[in-house]
Amino acid sequence: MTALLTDLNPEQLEAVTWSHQSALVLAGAGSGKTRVLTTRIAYLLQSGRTRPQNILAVTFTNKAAREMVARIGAMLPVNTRAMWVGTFHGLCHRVLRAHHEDAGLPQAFQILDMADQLAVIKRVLKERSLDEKMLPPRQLQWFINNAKEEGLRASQVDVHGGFNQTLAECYQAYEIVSMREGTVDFAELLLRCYELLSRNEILRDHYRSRFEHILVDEFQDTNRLQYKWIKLLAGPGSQQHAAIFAVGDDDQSIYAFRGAHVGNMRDLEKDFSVPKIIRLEQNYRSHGNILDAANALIEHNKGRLGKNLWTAAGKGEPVRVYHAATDMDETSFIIDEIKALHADGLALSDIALLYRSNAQSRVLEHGLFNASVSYRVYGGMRFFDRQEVKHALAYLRLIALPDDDNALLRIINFPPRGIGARTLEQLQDQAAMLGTSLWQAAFKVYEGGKAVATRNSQPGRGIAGFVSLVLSMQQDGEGLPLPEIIRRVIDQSGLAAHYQAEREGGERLENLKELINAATSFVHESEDDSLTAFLAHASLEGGEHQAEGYQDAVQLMTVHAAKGLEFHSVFISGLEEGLFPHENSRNEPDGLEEERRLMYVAMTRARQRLYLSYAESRMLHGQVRVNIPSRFIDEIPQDLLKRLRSDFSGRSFRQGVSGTGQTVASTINSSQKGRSTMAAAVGMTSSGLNSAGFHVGQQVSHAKFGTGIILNYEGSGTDMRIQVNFHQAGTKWLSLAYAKLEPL
DNA sequence: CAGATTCTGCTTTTT
DNA sequence: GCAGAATCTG
Repeated sequence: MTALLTDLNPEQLEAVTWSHQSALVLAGAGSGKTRVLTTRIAYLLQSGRTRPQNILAVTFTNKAAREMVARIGAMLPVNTRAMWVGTFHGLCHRVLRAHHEDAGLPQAFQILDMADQLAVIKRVLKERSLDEKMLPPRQLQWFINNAKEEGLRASQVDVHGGFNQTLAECYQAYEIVSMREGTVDFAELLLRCYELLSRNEILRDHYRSRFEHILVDEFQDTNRLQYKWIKLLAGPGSQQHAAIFAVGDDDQSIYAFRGAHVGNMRDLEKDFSVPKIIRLEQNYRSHGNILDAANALIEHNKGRLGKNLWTAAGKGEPVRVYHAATDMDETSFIIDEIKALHADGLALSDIALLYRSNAQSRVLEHGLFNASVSYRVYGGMRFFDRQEVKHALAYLRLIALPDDDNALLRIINFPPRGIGARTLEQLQDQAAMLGTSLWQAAFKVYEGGKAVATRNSQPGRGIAGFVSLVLSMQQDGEGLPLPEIIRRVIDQSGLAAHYQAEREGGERLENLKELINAATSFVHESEDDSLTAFLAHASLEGGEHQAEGYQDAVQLMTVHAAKGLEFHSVFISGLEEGLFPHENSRNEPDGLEEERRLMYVAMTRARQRLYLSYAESRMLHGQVRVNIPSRFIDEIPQDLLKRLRSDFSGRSFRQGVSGTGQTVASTINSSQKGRSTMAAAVGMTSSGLNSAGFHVGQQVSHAKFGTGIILNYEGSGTDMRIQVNFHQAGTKWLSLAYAKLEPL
């Protein structure tokens, strides 16, 4: 016991040994959050306060769940299998599988990922002949998921105004389709489970008496439905109620755009009568200057629960700020610094290159590639999202549940077997008339075809060919081990032959083989080795980017993807108004504050060295854009910063980079040559507006909108319009003839 | 019906 | 600048 608790600081110890009912732990970045969570569980078990089967621990990612189990297992010789540790979705799925009948679902119900869901939505819109221009499928998807995350069914959505009416009707239609096809989207997993438990008292009591302790990781990221779900399971105020142990950080809430509700922290305090918030403020990761800078930045947000990170380590190096002429200039600066750091013995994998949006990675990748610096980009296409893998999975889904129209539509004509738009339309009409799934309708065609040999009855082609293919797959697979089923499906479907014939098909074939391997390891590791279980695994846990063998490489990722990670040196690039903070955040309530939290998360990833950089002009969407530095740089106390700048303007502000010393500065100098041409190119762009007395990149002021910077122009003479990025009012197009603009 | 070509429109994302 | 969708041609 004592061994478990040594080395904890007083606040961590208080959290781990908390003896009141429920607890809310405000855990700052790098404050040992995961350690507290896992040690808490180990403490509860070792002291005999509870047993593994009475513990429920919820996370957001499978990775976090696995890590938690592994760490507890390393601390205690305990049966971790008896604990319920998983993601919200994984746990809800588990409940729904166990009680699918009570939940009104078929035994082999299938899970739709975001892409699958979008495909269903597009079908619903088409069926209702709604123009995709009038009602973008993504908007309807957003509407449905939002409603579900608020716990609302189509009939419960507050409808005011005609447009909402249409959306609600489509939501209703989508629900009917999902029911008929036996499919469940991500939000539905949660809502279904919530409804099941609130309606079914016996089940609810069963789970309530089972789980004595419910621990929640990343609590600031929970949405309203997830909170309601926790509350329902915990049952505060009821006879048997669980103790909640929630760990989170309101300053690191960066997922409001997908429904996360930070207000849940305050609600938890109230609903579970939490006597006080435990604050973990000692940071074990970063040096003082980095923390001071991050603290100062986040101070600009209102309504925080409040917290100030501190460290026992020294101040360390200043935060470096690089002012670049162009995105190319920014890139070469970053690469030079990386090379210097690496030359000084730092592993490339301990360097992170962060950006606000994925589009920014291209220039960086290009530069790194040309400089032969190995790098790894996070967040690309995931294995189970690959076209060929999805195709194979679609065949497998039809074996498990042929009524899944979505799966059927994906592969009814892939590889091509002569079923075109025309035939498909007829089939869809048929299905609509009979009120059945497409599979049922196709089966009728097949039966009819058997009786009367029809024209398009070449073996293996047409509807009949497709139906007999799926039927034989269903029959042949009976009783075979899962990897063998998959191997046969890839072969018999014609996918293997199709990709074999394709020039670029080699990699796809490899991925299909990899799918068989994935099934083989799944069968070894999972208790349930059924096809249905594997398909659920592919939807819920297949998203993880597998570690493609360790190699020393610079880590490239978005700021969102960097959450929870740490590196010796961190570069945050593209710190420009419009990019970071992103211009779209202006229209959203509290959008700017979320951007600031994002910046806070980015900064607190760095242990020893932090670089911030911005460029005066950058290529975006195939157009050169001129930007002003991000306000976030101004929000950091200037004495914590060390300003660096390239010599593009003829003035050299650089006096060499301190810290690791000479190498860095000299590398910069040698690579700066040849960049002045770039600066000249920008200058030429700027001359474009000279006839009107203004130029791109110039600071101007407007009576109503305040000050800003000229981004772009179009037209000429009296028709000339110019685009100005105003510091306060955002980006606007103004007619030069009417707008009274003053040069600054 | 299938492959080739033009057109459009762009945050962040795990489950 | 690039990917996915819509549209065109053999």
